[in-house]
Amino acid sequence: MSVQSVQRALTILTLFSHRRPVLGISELSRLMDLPKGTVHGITRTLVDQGFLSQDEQTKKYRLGLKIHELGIVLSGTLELNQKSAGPCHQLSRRTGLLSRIGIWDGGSVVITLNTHPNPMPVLPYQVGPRIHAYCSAIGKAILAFLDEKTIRQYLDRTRMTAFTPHTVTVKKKLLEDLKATRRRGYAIDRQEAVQGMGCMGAPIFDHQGGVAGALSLSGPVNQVLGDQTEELAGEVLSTAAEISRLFGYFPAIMETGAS
Amino acid sequence: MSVQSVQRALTILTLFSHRRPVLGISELSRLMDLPKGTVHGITRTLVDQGFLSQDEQTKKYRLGLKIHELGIVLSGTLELNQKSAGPCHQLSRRTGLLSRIGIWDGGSVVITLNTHPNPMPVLPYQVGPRIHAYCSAIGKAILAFLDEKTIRQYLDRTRMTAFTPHTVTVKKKLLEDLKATRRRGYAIDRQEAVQGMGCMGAPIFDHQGGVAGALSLSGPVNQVLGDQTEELAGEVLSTAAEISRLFGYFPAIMETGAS
DNA sequence: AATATTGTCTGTTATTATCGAACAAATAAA
DNA sequence: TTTATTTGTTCGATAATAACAGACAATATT
Repeated sequence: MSVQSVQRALTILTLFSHRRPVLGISELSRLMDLPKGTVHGITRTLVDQGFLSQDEQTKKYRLGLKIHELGIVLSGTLELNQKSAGPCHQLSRRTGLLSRIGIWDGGSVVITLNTHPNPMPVLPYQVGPRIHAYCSAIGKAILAFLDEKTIRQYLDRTRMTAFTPHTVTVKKKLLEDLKATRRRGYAIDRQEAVQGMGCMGAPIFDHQGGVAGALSLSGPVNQVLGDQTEELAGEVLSTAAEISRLFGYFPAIMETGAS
Repeated sequence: MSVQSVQRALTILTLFSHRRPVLGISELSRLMDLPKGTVHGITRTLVDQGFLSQDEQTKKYRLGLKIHELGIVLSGTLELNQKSAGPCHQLSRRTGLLSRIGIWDGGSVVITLNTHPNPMPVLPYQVGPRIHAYCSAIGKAILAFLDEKTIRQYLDRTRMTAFTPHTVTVKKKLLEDLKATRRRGYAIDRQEAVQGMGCMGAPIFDHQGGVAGALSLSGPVNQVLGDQTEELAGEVLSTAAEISRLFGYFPAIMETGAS
């Protein structure tokens, strides 16, 4: 079935995180529950190919530049990113707010693109790659338009913890929120993830009408969800629709004549 | 020594490029010169762990989001990026030009950060991750301050091809350029990589005085290398020095008294 | 100075991944 | 449509391969 050593190698890579950027052999062998010799062989191969780099002095390991390269290849070839780049930028320029694109992947959201209204000293992605679906506009915008089975699965498997006093942690309330999201066409995040930050997010559909991802606009709460909420919502919705159109999605108008 | 299957798995990953974002099993087995069964086992493992994703319809493979995640972990934890982000941004805002940070890695340069003066519809990295050292300001800025042995190795192993009429393809001329770079403290790229684009780059040193990377400023030739060249050079040099200082590098003033 | 922990290496064993052929499904050609 | 080719996938036998444990020196800690 699955190749053991490769599996182990990949697991080793995923042990490196923002919180734990450098790891030594002993630490790895402890985490993996494998003999040092075994881990060393794999690690060596990863270093040889540039997926890990080893500090010459401390002998410890960190992620290698090859990963950086591949990451760029990926984000550059992501269809969603390619189609969203232009519209997303214009949106953030018109509104003066931060706009982002996220994609659904196995129970959470991965941010794949963000554009800044003002020049900022930013690393490619600011907030971190993976965010929770239940407390983000992007997440809720996607979730709301997934099939019911997937939503149920998500609710069953997710433990909702609060990040701010405003975070919704009750499943029933989330379901209501999703319903409201479907009704109005876009999702709202009222300081649910970050204190003081408000977001609105709209889904992006592919040519089959499936959810390809979502677009969000975020900034200070009073600025995003204040007087001009409706204007902004319109902007977000039309931009998302514009991107959906690039995917070949043209919502068919079913209602004809009557009423 | 090296674990074969892991090596193969990593090679498979690197076969995916901007030019070839999707690959099938047969294609892979041809490229790897391995039986389909073998490749399939490895590919499956890569998919299971999220390093590849498989299109449900075409059954073909592309890079998975796990790689995106790891790429972000890496660039976020790169010491050079962390230290450069602020100064780099301010530089690009003051000058209105694009500024980038690059790092030396096995004979070429990897761009790890770039900041835009104006909001632009950009993917995280615009120019592509790896660039040649001999025809870029960043590359020459780094190269010039590496030890002689490494420079010689680089020259021996590199075939210099021309990208524009201005590209230097003669090794002797490159050596002279590096000498001039050392003398003036920064490197110049006069449309050597891209027609119409000019760059200047200055090295960044770590606490031991080794080259940690380089900073570059680029834009239209006449704008970068025109009247205000000297001003800009000063900006670039002082910004690079500022970052070096964050690394704990304080160039000691050796000349005392006499002459 | 003494102890503990680190990363690395070696050879032997049997686990493990490779191989090649056969499979059905999908695509391309006739 | 039918034929032919290509696709991704499965399977089981063989032998090559990677795992293992212990020993090593070097570094870090006490």
